[in-house]
Amino acid sequence: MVRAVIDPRSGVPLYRQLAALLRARIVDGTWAPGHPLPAEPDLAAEYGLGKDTVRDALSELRAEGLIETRRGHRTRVREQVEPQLVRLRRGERVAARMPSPAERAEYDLPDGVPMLVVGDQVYPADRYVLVI
Amino acid sequence: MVRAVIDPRSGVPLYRQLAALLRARIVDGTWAPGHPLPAEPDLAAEYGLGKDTVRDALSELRAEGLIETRRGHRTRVREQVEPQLVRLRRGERVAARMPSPAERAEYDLPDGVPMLVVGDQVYPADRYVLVI
DNA sequence: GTATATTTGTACGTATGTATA
DNA sequence: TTATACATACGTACAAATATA
Repeated sequence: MVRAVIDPRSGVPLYRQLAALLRARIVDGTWAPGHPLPAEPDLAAEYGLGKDTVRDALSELRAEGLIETRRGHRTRVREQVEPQLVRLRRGERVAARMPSPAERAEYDLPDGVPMLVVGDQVYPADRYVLVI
Repeated sequence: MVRAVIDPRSGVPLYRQLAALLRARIVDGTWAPGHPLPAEPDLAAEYGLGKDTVRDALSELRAEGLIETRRGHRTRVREQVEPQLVRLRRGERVAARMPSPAERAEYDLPDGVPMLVVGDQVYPADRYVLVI
């Protein structure tokens, strides 16, 4: 019996169904950080989907910060780095937002990485944690 | 003399050039929060671009948290809400990351809104600021 | 209240470019 | 050099949600 992992009649967009399948393998550890995902044409062939549908699924995972895609490279599960601690002082306020293009270039940030904002200072959230 | 705002020979992807044009109008206040952007077909016609190129540009601005798109509605500059203050306690650590699909559904979050993480607690960054 | 038009979303296709292996 | 992989950019068609006449 073939298990239909992607169901066109479910009402859920195909790219979201594919994203859910891939996300599950990342969050449950089947694909550890650094592990390569199947190439886009392979995913399209395996699930009988068009190229754009596969790319939409990967785009969603990239925006969630789960994967990293680079031209010429295989798509991989994003690696985690040991966060650097930054001590906060009394009265300071902490916000978070997505980086501007200038900040993304300055810190070489992939998609899906927010910035921690403390006053005038900004810290890429993939490498900093604030402590009181 | 016509000023060529989008230059196919510049080497910069067309969708990024369009995103930069639209972003400039948002960050300089020409288009205030809540202001509608031109409809996608209008942007395509105005700049002589294909539909996908326009959508790629809007997707980038959406991921930055600058705009909000909804089917059937006009795309608009994202509204800001007065942030609610949450007081931190000594020893607590603050991180930020993108929300999971479950968190996005729970808080009805648009694209481009990170989560502030304090221990087991999570706070949508578009409506919370942490204070020491 | 219904029908129509508008608007964004989904899904497919093709071709070519750029970076890397 | 050649092949592989992701990126950009064009096209089409239809679906779904909303706004308008």
